[in-house]
Amino acid sequence: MARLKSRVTSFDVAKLAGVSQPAVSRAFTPGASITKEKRDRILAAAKELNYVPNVFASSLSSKRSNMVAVISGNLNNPFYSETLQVFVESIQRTHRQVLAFSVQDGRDSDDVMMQAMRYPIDGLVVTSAQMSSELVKLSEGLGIPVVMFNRRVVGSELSGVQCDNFEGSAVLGRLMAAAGARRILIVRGDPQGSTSIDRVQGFRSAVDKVAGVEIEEVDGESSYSGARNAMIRRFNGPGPRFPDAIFAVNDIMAIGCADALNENFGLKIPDDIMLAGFDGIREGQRAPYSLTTVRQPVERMVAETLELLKAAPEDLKGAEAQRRVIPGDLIPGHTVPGMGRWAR
Amino acid sequence: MARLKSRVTSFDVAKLAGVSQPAVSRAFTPGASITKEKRDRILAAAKELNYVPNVFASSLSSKRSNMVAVISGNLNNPFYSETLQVFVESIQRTHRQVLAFSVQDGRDSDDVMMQAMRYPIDGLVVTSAQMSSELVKLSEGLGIPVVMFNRRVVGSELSGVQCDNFEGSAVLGRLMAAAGARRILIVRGDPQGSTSIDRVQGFRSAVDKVAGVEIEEVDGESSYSGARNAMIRRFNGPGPRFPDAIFAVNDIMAIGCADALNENFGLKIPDDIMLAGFDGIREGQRAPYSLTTVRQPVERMVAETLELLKAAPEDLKGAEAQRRVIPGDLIPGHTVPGMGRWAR
DNA sequence: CCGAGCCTTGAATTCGGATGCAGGGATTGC
DNA sequence: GCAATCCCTGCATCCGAATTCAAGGCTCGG
Repeated sequence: MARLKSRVTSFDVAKLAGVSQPAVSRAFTPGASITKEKRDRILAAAKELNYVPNVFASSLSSKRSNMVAVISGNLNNPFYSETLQVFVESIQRTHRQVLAFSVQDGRDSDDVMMQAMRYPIDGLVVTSAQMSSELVKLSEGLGIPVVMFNRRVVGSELSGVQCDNFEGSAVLGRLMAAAGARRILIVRGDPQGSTSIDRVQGFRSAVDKVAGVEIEEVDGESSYSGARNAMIRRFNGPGPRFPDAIFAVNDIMAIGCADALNENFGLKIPDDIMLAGFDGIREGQRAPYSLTTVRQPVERMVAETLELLKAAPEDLKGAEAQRRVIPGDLIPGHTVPGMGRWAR
Repeated sequence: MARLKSRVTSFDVAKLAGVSQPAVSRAFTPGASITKEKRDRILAAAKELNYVPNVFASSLSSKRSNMVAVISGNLNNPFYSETLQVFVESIQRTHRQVLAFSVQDGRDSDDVMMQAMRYPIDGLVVTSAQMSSELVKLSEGLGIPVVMFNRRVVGSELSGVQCDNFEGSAVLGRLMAAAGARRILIVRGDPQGSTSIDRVQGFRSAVDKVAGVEIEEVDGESSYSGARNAMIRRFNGPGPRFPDAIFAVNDIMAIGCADALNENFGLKIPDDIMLAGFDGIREGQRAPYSLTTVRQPVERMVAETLELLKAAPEDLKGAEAQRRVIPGDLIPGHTVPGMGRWAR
């Protein structure tokens, strides 16, 4: 473990500038009462000594940290990296810092969250994983506001922002059914994750009503390669009845499916088989895929998340947890034929 | 600004457990001298009170922060998000935390770095942007080790880890020339960035020797859309002499080129025009592209970066800055014909 | 049975700024 | 011209845990 060299302190600056230590503190505090002349002198001295206020020390006494922890899923899923980018930009813009953590989808994450809570953070955003009720209690005890991002919240204590996964998937289901899909393969993500569950249910709710529809589910492990391999296993199988439509519960899996179908089985999308995803990642919109999907309005979701984080910690106990469900945007794409007409 | 609720402190725990505050501190310090019995009692009390040690306070007195700041480029470039993922995983594995920052390629980043330096971080990794000499001085003064990742370092003070951009690009240049490329279009990234500069120079150094080669450069703005638009402008232009090969200095731009060429101009790669990129991002390796490129060995580069960070801060002044240049791996792909034979 | 040595323990102090408070100077009002 | 007011300023203290140090309890050897 690195041991930090002792830094230049506000006392050093104070001595050089011929003032007291509190004066230095005030010089760096916008709006503090200090004359411009003295402030300038102090800032000059600070610059000369390469003085930088120590955030840890100031947080300690001011009880303000300006750090937000973001627990994110694997950044190799572009949805998470796009989301993290938006979080980092937004948080940076308000002069706060991001403490970043990553957990694998569905992996045990209590450990990571414990790490995060040791910091006097202004808030905790969880974009992946669930929180155990123990951790929820802990966060309350510490007065750290938590917002679940893109996760349905189980208990009643936590706030959350999510896309309307159920309805978005239902739209896709209707679309595919109307386009003639009858043997549909659903590619699941994390079987425990609420996102995958909701999307599967939403989709099924729409197509279940349609006569003659058969549904089959496989596990795509939430990843490109997982979905790709699932396709290879499925289409190499003996089954005479191959699906005529695939719904992958996220775009990165849909892309994995598309590549496998094209490359390994020479299937054309949407002529031989139709395909839809969910998320609206950039990659899926590009020319080779032009994926039919539902876009999660990430910018808006992030903005609302940060809004919820502002819930004053002292009110935490009493405050009702807030849930915001934001509708997704259907992106027609080209992977389901005859798009647009049947949506809704 | 959130004002943190006053937390349960080690004193509270001490009182409940009937011990002194230092005892609580010791109970949470592995290897501290305390009897197992007493430690257990303290941990039980801590759990009962939902006590979590305050990292800021402990960092302040121990002068150890266990935080590493990572300044990353725009995460919408998969190279940066893949890299950040590796950094986060590696750093988390050693029980340290990542303070994440993002800056746009080529954007002014001094401000962001100043933010980072206010934390008593164990180290600073810069994967994007340059550091002004002023900041270098500051980091030295603060005793914060800095490692430039994938950036050529200008002065002599900073350590850095980078891929051999020059030689990697030269390999690609030779390859393309040998495959018959004569009118080559280079798609630049950030014109100020050392990465782009080195790659362009490396590539030119290889093809300049070949008789009859013409080279043209355009700006791709380091992004998918920048490169895509550059293609559209170029190929919509009146020029009768269109290039027969394109070298994009990074993969995300190569992908942008590929999409534009295919979709907007119906050009087949590599039959009508050949294409190469640099970085080796996952996306480029997938079926629709199968991009010929040079892969940056990110895992290894990250490992070496973290190694360099360990350079004891107190030695910083005296220590020689270290440079590590790591060869990239040629990935043959399918976007340059007749691959493999001419490499090297 | 006594002293050397080791481990545990708590009191006091430290880390580096922020802040409550009271004193002093300058400004304003009458 | 004098008092009331306001604004700076520095002193003392606080934030919460880590660490130094000296004292006390124990073990072990002779």
